[in-house]
Amino acid sequence: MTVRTRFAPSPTGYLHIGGARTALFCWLYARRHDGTFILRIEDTDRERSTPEAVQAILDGMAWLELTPDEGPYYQTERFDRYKAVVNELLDAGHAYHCYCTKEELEAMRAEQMARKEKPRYDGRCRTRTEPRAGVDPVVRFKSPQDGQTVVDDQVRGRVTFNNAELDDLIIARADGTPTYNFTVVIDDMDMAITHVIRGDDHLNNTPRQINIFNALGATPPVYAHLPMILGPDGAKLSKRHGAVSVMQYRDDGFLPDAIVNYLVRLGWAHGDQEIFSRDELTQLFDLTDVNQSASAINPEKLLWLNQHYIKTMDVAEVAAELEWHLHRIGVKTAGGPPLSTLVECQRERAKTLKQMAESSRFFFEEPAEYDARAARKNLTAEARPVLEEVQSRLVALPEWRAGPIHEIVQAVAAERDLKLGKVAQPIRVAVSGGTVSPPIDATLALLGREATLKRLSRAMEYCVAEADPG
RNA sequence: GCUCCCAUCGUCUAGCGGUCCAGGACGCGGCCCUCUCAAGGCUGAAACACGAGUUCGAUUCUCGUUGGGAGCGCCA
Repeated sequence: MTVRTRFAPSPTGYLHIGGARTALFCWLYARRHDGTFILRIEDTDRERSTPEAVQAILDGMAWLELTPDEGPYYQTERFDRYKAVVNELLDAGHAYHCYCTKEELEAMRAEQMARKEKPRYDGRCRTRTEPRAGVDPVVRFKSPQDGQTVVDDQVRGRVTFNNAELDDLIIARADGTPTYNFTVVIDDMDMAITHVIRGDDHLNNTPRQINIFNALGATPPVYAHLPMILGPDGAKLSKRHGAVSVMQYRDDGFLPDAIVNYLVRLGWAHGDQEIFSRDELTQLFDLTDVNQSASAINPEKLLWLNQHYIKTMDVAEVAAELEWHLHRIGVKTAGGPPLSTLVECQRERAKTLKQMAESSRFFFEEPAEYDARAARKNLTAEARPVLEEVQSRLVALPEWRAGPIHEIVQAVAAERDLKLGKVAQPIRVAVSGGTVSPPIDATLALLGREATLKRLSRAMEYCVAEADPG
């Protein structure tokens, strides 16, 4: 039997980090077993589902390269099928019409709470034979009242529920539309899902779903419930700290491979290994290695992983990403240094592509002004003759390459009995506007002779102005 | 309130009765390297929630306590 997994989000918002992790595990499990990964959009709640949210989910999955093999299927396109099964259940006596009003149900719950009982429907309409005037009935599933239902969960182990805890859930609303716990079962059955991998929050729904499978004479799939992902502070994920769209991570300069690698290590481990390629993951991933406790997001570790991928990925690929980010912050890359060379210089000093783009801006645009502290410290009267000397030698340099440039900087320092920093830092501030850049020889080589000489001149003028203000 | 789940360094985790005075990673401290910032190398501090069992022996098994979380909708 071939493995079939599904990711079944409801399109009420963007794809957040928790959903992405669920999708990733479903995808990995399918890949690992040469199975099929299915995307199903659970949009039965027409009030809250939006086409924008569907698109956001599709975009997020595409960015992370979690491509479904089938789907997306939409539950709203399957209403006829659900209706037919509701009728089957009704005919077979596994479901019944319930004429209780919302007020009635509320009162029932309130009473039960007052008695410190678990609120649940008491089944009073099971025996009702006559319709009640003026009330559109819902359809309830006749849940077994005694015995136990066992969920043999792949990550949780055997979890046993007393059927007495389960009440008769509504499977079709008064307007005839089906509800979640019912549509999930029909879809998982029709789509021949073999493994349901989903968030922990569904564990309590599982026995109900199994009972519906049983009533339908179908075999339930294997279940695996994943632990929750918490915010960095250990509290539930919320918009304030991390329940952001995965697309936000792209905008912030993260690489999809870094996100995937980070996410897979939340709740899953393979010995001491931290870095996994996608190929490795599809070879190694297994449900038995998924752990059972919730885990908090650690932004520092994500940053570290992101930098790791920036440092080790193919230069051309990183360059393409960098270009996207440069354009995004308004930098025109035409006429600037080659992006791949730039990446080689910058990749060890950027945790995100966004940072890299920002710290690379000066290669494309002359800095509007110097960083005040950097200029005060480095563009001094003493620095002026040094810059002058460097410039005159650079003008005469036959080959504009890092090696010869390095020799000049070193020679000037040696001749004037200065530490290298006393020469390199003023140059750095002159060309970059600040105190941080790749090694000075590489920086100048990349920047080009024309821009370098121009910026050195400007800096020398600045030195004079500062030395003799007014 | 009821039902279910969870519990190793600050965080992510390894550990599947002796190999553990508990290993790795991020972060943090120190040292080295160094033209800046990084990267890199070396190194340090840092955890088995608590209490009973079971056992010759528990981080590992059982029960309880405490602490977290989820569910209990005509939401999904």
